[in-house]
Amino acid sequence: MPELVEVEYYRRLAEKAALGREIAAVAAPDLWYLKGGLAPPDLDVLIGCPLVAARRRGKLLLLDTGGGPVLGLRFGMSGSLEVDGAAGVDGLLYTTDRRLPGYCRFALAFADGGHLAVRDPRRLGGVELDPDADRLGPDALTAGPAAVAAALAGSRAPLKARLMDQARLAGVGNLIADEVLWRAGLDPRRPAGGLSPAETRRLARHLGGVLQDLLARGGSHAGDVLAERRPGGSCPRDGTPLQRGVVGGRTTWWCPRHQV
DNA sequence: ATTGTGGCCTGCCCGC
DNA sequence: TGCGGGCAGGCCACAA
Repeated sequence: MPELVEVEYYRRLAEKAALGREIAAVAAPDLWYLKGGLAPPDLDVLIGCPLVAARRRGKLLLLDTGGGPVLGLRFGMSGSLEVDGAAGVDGLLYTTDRRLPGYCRFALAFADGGHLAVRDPRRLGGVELDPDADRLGPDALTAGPAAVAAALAGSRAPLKARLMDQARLAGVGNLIADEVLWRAGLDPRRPAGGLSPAETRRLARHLGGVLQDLLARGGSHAGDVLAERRPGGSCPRDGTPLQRGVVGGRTTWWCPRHQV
């Protein structure tokens, strides 16, 4: 599913293939997909505007237009971005590989004849104009130890829940959270504010390491622990059977031996 | 304010 | 063989 890593690939695709192109038409075949009170006629303001920048904050993709609003794209767990029919990511988890025309939830047609499209079988993503990106915390990819410490400070919520709180730290989803905590050797159920300074630094270091690794390896599905994230799976580090539970409302797998 | 829960949505997979 | 239920999770509304 798209977490920060996949959305970063989408951003790079848009940056490489869509910038400078003028929007000639907007297709919004799924009204459910329009968020923030957006209605199809509102999208007409995009027509005639070029795309001038592709930014990302957490899992939110922001496409700047010249003279028009910012186009905000969210991908839920099954959304993907395509430019001129080429997908930004292949092989998303928890969705289908089929690419039916009906999965197209939103599209820009460019004046040069090409197009940018959002495909989302499960319809959990959405499109917004001028989204309030400041509702999100600092981006996890560039968050240093101080930012991680600030995101956790004073909280009695489970560590994992706080890591995935997009208002505190933007971009970490369920799979990345499990991978980071596994590498850092931290129990996901621990109170977020209860980490020692050394543990917080370790967590921040592994957060950066995991994101860099996953970007290099091709996606959030490429974590070390992911292959064992299944019934009967065992810890890749010490062989202990992984424990499964629900933490922060999400299915969570962790090593009961070295994650303490 | 903080934290927890349930629902949205669809496709897949299991067991009957 | 078909069918129903459970599950996946990003995000939001709502409750305590």
